[in-house]
Amino acid sequence: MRIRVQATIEKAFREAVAEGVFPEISIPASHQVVCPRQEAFGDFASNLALVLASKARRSPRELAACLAERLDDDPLFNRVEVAGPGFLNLSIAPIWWQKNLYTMWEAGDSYGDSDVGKGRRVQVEFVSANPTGPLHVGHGRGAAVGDSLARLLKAAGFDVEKEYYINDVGNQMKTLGSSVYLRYLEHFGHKVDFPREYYQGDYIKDIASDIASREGDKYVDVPLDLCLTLFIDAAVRYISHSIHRDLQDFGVYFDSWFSEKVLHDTGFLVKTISELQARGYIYEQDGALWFRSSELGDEKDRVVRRSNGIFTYFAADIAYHRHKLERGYDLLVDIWGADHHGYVPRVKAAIKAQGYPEDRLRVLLVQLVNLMEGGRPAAMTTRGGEFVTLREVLDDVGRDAARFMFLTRRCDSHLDFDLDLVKSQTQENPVYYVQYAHARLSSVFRKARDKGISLADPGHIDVSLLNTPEEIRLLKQLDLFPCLVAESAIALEPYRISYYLTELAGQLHVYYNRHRFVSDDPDLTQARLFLADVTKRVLHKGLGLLGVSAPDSL
RNA sequence: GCCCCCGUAGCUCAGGGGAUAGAGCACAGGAUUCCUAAUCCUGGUGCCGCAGGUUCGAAUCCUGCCGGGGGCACCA
Repeated sequence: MRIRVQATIEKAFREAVAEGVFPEISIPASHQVVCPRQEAFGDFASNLALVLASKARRSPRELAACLAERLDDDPLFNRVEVAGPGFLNLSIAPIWWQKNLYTMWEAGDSYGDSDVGKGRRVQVEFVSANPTGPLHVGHGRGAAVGDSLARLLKAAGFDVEKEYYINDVGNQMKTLGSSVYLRYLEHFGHKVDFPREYYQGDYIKDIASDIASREGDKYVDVPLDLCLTLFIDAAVRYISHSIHRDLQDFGVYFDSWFSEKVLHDTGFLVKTISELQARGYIYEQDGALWFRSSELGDEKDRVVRRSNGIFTYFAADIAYHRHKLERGYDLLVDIWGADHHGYVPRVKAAIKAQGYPEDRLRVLLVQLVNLMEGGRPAAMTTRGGEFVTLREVLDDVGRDAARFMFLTRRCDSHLDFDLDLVKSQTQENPVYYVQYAHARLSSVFRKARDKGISLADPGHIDVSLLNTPEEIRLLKQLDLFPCLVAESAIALEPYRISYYLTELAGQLHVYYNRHRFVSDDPDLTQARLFLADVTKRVLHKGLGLLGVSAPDSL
């Protein structure tokens, strides 16, 4: 509707120019049609007169008055006013909102979908937690954001793939294997000195006793360097399995799992680095290989191969991103923890060095979750041993509440996740507010069916009966949905959906308390059930974009 | 020291050039013969961190400062 209003205003302006009423000036990009904060200002407000005033050398109010006169006759509007410094405030005639319901209904389950993505291929890479421990709450936030974003992009007409990058190479793997080995020795009664920098969590002991029960004590007398690989493999297998299970229970699925090890084993990493070297982006100094990232926007050059001959994690990342680029995506989205922000310029440098525009990659930094327990921050490091896992949160509050919670904030703001609050007051959680709205509407239809009433063919429904302020407000909110989905997708901001849904649910609750859907008036009942049907569908669709269920009863 | 994010109501946060800055929570009171009271209604709060600048207009953009968080390895 907003787009239609904007087009109508701009058409009126061009006509006025053609008739010589206004001097010949083009409409600036700063022309905006917005929904004003206050209802008294109408449904839409245009700043066209304000942004034209200086060029037209006329007062904004005078320009606005001229435009208002022309728009007044348009049947789309029932009120056009000049207000404040020169705003054009416009009220849509109710019939347009009401008739809109047919369009929404016809769109069915695809209402909200659009083709702004034009089928462009997008890859969203997220979670990508190292297989050295269970997923914690912070990973949960990344998982919720990434998965919801993928759903949004899909609805907006992008061709989306989700990928998980597994860092299964490097020192951390040695540390992991060694940690398990020591716990294995402990299992058989050996006294060991367990270093502080090793993985402290109890899951290490679980893996060790798992190996012990399967293989017995045959590795007790084998030196670590001879059996390290075995311990690493067992640990990675065990942990990966638990990560898969956690994500599955969280409702998050990936199209592909990409192993860093593959980049090393296939020689792709070496090939990538040597090609960069041939093109002058890599040089040798102090026995190490350096990437000239400082010439590509990073603050300094970065080591890709240490003087001991081992490639850095960053080298693998260069190769990984090249691999992604060569797979032909139009856009790469990486979702990282905000503690990796210093990494953005060097990865962008790697993108540029390989001849791609840097905006081919967009990095979403998800701020860490401040986990609160008993009014105190709770520790959350994998090595510290004391951390709250995603599993624990899932068991405590459930998938829906957890996902919604993670998506109620912009991802670059810190999120306080108060375990006590979430555990003890689950009914205060906003997710139930939205789900309840959906359940209430389901209940309305159950009740109607009990009375032998079913929704008639829309062609026989008189939508003009939907004329209370609450109904018009609902119709307006429903109208916003497709635009919101498209804009949130392009901005990569899934949290906007949760705000919208809370607002829509609120309007439904207000309406529900003031009016009855099912009444003695058959025509009115039909019209209201029609509204209920579309509202229910938008709630369902919106919750689906967040990966949250829409129950028929609570 | 340098870089990134944040600073808005008692708390958690929306709003990110536009008119009188909003919501939830918390607090107090009220609403159900009738579609689910996990709901609704009523009640009041703000130097929008500070100081400059940009302009018709700044919570919003720019600069500096203050405060909080995070990051600055030949670690991963």
